[in-house]
Amino acid sequence: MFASAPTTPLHLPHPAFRTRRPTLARCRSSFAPSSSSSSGGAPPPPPPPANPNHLIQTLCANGRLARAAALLPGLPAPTQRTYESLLIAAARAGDASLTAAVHRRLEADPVFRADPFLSTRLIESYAALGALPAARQVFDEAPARDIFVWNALLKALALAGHADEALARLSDMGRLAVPVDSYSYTHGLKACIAASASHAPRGAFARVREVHAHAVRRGYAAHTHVATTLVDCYAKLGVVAYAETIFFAMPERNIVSWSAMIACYAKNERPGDAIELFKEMIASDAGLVPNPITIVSVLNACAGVNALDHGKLLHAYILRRGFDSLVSVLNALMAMYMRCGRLEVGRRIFNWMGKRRDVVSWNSLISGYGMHGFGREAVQVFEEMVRAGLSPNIITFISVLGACSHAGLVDEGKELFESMADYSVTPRAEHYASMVDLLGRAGQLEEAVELIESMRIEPSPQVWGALLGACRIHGHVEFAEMACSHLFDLEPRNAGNYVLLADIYARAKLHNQVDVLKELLEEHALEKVTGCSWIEVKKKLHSFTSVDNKNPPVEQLQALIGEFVAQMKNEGYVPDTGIVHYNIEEEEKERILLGHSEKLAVAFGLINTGSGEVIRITKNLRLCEDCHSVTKFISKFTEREIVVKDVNRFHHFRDGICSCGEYW
DNA sequence: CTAGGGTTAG
Repeated sequence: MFASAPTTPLHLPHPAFRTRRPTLARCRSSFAPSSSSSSGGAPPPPPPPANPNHLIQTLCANGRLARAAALLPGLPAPTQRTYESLLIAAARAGDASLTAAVHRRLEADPVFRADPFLSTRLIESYAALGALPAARQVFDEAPARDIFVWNALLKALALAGHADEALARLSDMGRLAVPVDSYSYTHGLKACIAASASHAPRGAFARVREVHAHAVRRGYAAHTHVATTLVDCYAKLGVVAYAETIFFAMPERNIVSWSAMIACYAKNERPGDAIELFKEMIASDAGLVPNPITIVSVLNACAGVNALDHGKLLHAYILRRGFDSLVSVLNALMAMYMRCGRLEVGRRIFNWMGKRRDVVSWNSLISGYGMHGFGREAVQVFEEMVRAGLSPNIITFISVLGACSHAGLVDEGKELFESMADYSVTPRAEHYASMVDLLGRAGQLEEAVELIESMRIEPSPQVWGALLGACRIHGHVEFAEMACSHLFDLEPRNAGNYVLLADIYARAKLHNQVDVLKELLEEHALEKVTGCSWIEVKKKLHSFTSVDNKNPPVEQLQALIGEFVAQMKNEGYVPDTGIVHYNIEEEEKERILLGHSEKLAVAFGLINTGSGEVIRITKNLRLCEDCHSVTKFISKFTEREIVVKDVNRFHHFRDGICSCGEYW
C-alpha cells in the first residue's frame, strides 16, 4: 500500500544552540612571541629550549611531514605523543612509507615496543592506508593486546570488507576470554554488511543475525550504539521489520538512533513513515534536536512522497539553524525541490551555492534536468561541470546518460558513453542499461542487442529490462522473448516482466501466448501492481486507483473524462485499447481506459483547483499511452498546465505538448 | 586513545 503523505504541520523545536560557523584553527607554536607582552616595555622572555619531540609534533600538526620524518632518525627518545603525531599525520597524508618507518622505529624501541596504545594507532593508520595485511601483522605480532587493539583490528577488517575474518576474530575473543565491548559489536556488524567483492550480499543477513545473537547473549543488544548499528544494518539489508523491532525496543534512543530509523524508512520505499517518525520525534519532547543528517534523511523522504509543504518547512528550519552553510544539506534540499517538481527552485539553489558546489551538487542538477526531460540542458551542465574542473564520476554518467535517454539524444548519449574512458570511469551495468534504453527507444534494437552482447560484465536485470521496454514500444516479439528468457530467470518474482511480455503479445494479437503468461502469473501467485495516482488539493492528499469505481465522485470524474474523450474523437483520436489485454468488446476496453487512475486524478484536479493553478499528479507506475494522449489534449483544451510524476520521470503538459517529447 | 545515522543514480 502507499503511505499517504502526512499533512499536519510540523512543529520544529527551537534549536538548543546555534551551529558555530567553522573558524580557522589557530596554530600558534610555543616559540611564537606573545603579542600582548610587546607593548609593556619589558624585555621579551627568552625562548624556551628547543624540544625535538615538541618540534616534530608541531611539524606534524602543520602537515610538514617531510621535515618531521627527517628529524625522526636523529631523535634519541621519541615520546608516545611523538609516535602518535607521526602516525596520524602519515595516515592523513596517505604516506605509507613514513608509516612503515615509524613502525620499524617503534619495534626497536624498548620503551614503547609493547605499548598497546601505539599498536592501536599503527593498526588504525595502516587500515586507513588500505594496508590490511600490515594492520593484521601489527595485531598478530603485538606483545600486548588490550581491547583497543582488538577493536582496531575489527575496524580494519570492517573497512576492508572482510566479514568472515571479522566474525572469526570475534569468536577468537570469546575463546580467549577477551572481554568484548560495544565497539567490538559495532565494528563487527559493519564488517558484516561492508561491500566486498569476495562475498555475496546474500551472506550478509546471516552474518548480521549471528553477531546480533551474540550481542543478545552478552547483553549488548540494547546498548544504544550497538542497537543503532543493528537498525542500520537491517535497514541496509532491506529488512525493515527487524529494524523496527530493535528500534522500538531500545531503552534509550538518541538523535542518531532516530535518524537511523528515519533513514531506514526513507531508503526502503516508506517515505511516509519516515516523515511520521520524524514528527513523532519532534513531538516526543525528549529534547532531541534534529541535526543536519536527520534533516537530509527527512528531505529525502519528502522527495519520495512529493511532500513539498513539509520540505518547505524543513527549508525554513535549515535557514534558522544555519545548516545552509553545509553543502550536503543544500544538495539534499536541491534534490528535494527538483524531485517534487520544482526544477527552477533546485536550479536557483544550485546557482546560489556558487563555488561551494561539489560533485554531488552537479550530479543532482544533471539528474534533475534529466528527470524533467531537459536532456540538452543536462548535457550542457555536464560540459559546464567539466569546464569548472570537476571530475565526472560513475553517478554523473548514470545521470547524464539517463537524461539523454529520456530526451532521445542518441548521438550525444553515444558520445558521452564513449568518453567515459577519458575520465577513467568504467561502465557498469547501469550505464549499459541506459544505453540499451537510449538505442532501444530510438528503434535501434539490433544495435542495443549488439551492445549487450559486447558487455564484459554480466548484464543486470535492468539491462534486459531496458531491452524489453524498447521491444514493447516497437512491438518486437523476438527480442522481447530473448530478454524475458533472462529476466524470468534473474527475477522470477517480478510481475512487471510478465505483464510487459503479455502486452507485447497482445499487441501482436498472439492471444494464446497472453493466456500462457496469465497462467504463469497465477502459478507463481504474482499480482500486478495496481495503478495509483494521487494529487494534493488544499493540503489534503487524494488518491485514486484504477480498480475502485464504487465512489460516486469517481463516476462524476469518469463522466468528465468521457466528455473530453468524445471531443477528442471528433478530432480524430482513437482510444489506445491495444494495451488492455482482456479479450473483451472494444467498448468495454474503452471503459477500462476511462477508469485509469491518472485520468481520474486529472479530472479531480480540474474540478477542485483554480483555473490558473498547475495540476500536479504523482503516479506509482509508468504513464500509459492513452493517459498520455488524453492529458495532452486536456492541457490544450482547458488551457491548464499539468505536471505528472511517474515512476521514472516528470511530464510537463502544456498546450497539448508534453516535455517528454514522446520519449518515456 | 576507539563507536552509531545522511546527500547525487537506479
